[in-house]
Amino acid sequence: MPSFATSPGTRDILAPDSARWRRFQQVFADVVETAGFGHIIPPMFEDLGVFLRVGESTEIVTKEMYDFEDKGGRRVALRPEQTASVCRAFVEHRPVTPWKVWYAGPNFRYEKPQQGRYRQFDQVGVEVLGVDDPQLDAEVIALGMEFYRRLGLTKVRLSLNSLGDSGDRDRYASALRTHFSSNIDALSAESRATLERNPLRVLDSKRAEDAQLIAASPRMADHLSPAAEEHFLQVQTSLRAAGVTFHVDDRLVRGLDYYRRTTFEFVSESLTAAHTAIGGGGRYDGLVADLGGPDTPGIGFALGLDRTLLACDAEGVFGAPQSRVDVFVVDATGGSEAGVICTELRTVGIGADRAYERRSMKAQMKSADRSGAPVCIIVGDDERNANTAILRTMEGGSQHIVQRDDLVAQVRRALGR
RNA sequence: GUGGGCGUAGCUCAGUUGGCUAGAGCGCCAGGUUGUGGUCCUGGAGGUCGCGGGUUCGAGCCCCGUCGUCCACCCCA
Repeated sequence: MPSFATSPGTRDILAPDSARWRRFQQVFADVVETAGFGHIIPPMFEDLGVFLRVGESTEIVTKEMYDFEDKGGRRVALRPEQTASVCRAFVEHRPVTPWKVWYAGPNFRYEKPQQGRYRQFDQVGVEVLGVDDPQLDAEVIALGMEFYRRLGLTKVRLSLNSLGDSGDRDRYASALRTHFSSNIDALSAESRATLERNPLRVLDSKRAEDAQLIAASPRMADHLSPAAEEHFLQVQTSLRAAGVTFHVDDRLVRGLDYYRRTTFEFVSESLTAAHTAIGGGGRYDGLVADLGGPDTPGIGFALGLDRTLLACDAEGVFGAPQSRVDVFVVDATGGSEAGVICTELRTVGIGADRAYERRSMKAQMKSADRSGAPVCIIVGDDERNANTAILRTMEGGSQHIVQRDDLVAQVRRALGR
């Protein structure tokens, strides 16, 4: 029994999965940097106040924050998401707008772990600050869809909605409160609790007993100001122009309090578990101001790495790449030859590995086989004395003797380089 | 935070109504093959049966607690 294991909701990502993660982030970086986004690496913990702006009605803030007092008496928290950090960075550095950034990294929420939900979970995302153009909304959304396409995912649906500006949102919230309150008996106990915190989120209830009341509830579309409605329509127009298919879901309410106007969610149709939302985002026009900056519009999205990979598994795409060395060196003379040869090969960029502890040739050959190297080099006393080496092609098992001086060149040839 | 399933070898799992020294497959190590992997054969190492208590002549099995894990709810990515 090991004395220690990972804490609940955390885990080690081992090879080859770790290589898959790395590639995932690399593909994302390629997509968004091509679109002019710069990389930002915010700290993993910040002043607690930064994250309180995410929303006092959300459990992310009220119950799930990893917050603590540091040795200097500062109240800090591990970031539960990165949008607030990006906005704080914007206020701190005042970059020229539009400020387009992307990020990748872990976030922390104290939740009960389950499928696709961890206490430390990775997201990739983008944020754009300082632009109020609906064409940008469409471009950001299209970027997300393009990323999924690059992964090979085909069954990702885009849900779109507008929550209106903050006045609209507040009026809609009170209309919902009135609606649900006057039919409180028909509402599930859980949804009654949700109603207290945030009426919008009642629309998210998946409980069957709530379905009827939700269907009869007021529509967001009826509460949009003319300006917000115009913005929403232009977003849709731009999306169509970009060839992005979507469907308007006016029951789509996002979890965080700061969302205004455009909201969207990427839903995998290949996932059957509860967590079909593999990414989401929207506008958060008041957030920068909330953090003490100038009135600045913002929009962005975050994609869950685990869930997206789950969707990849379900669609059978973007598998874990197998990593292997090019050459495995078998040394029957004691091991020092293997050391020299490996160094020679690695110096010129050829991946090489070897065995240790003077293991038998048979054991070394097994290791060579396991390493996946297409080529192996064998050196015994005879070869060493004759200044030669054996070059063996693992698949098929043909081999021939080469001059020691010519070894690297011969390996290159065998590898087809 | 609520509810349910499951914790036996590195991994996947058997283990009967409680009853010999707790098993299999895969993996690992060694030998068969005194210089050669993948197939095959033989052997070996590896377990405080998650942990703590209880019931019993006797507990992997039953009871209580606890921790972990998985799933669902909640919440959300």
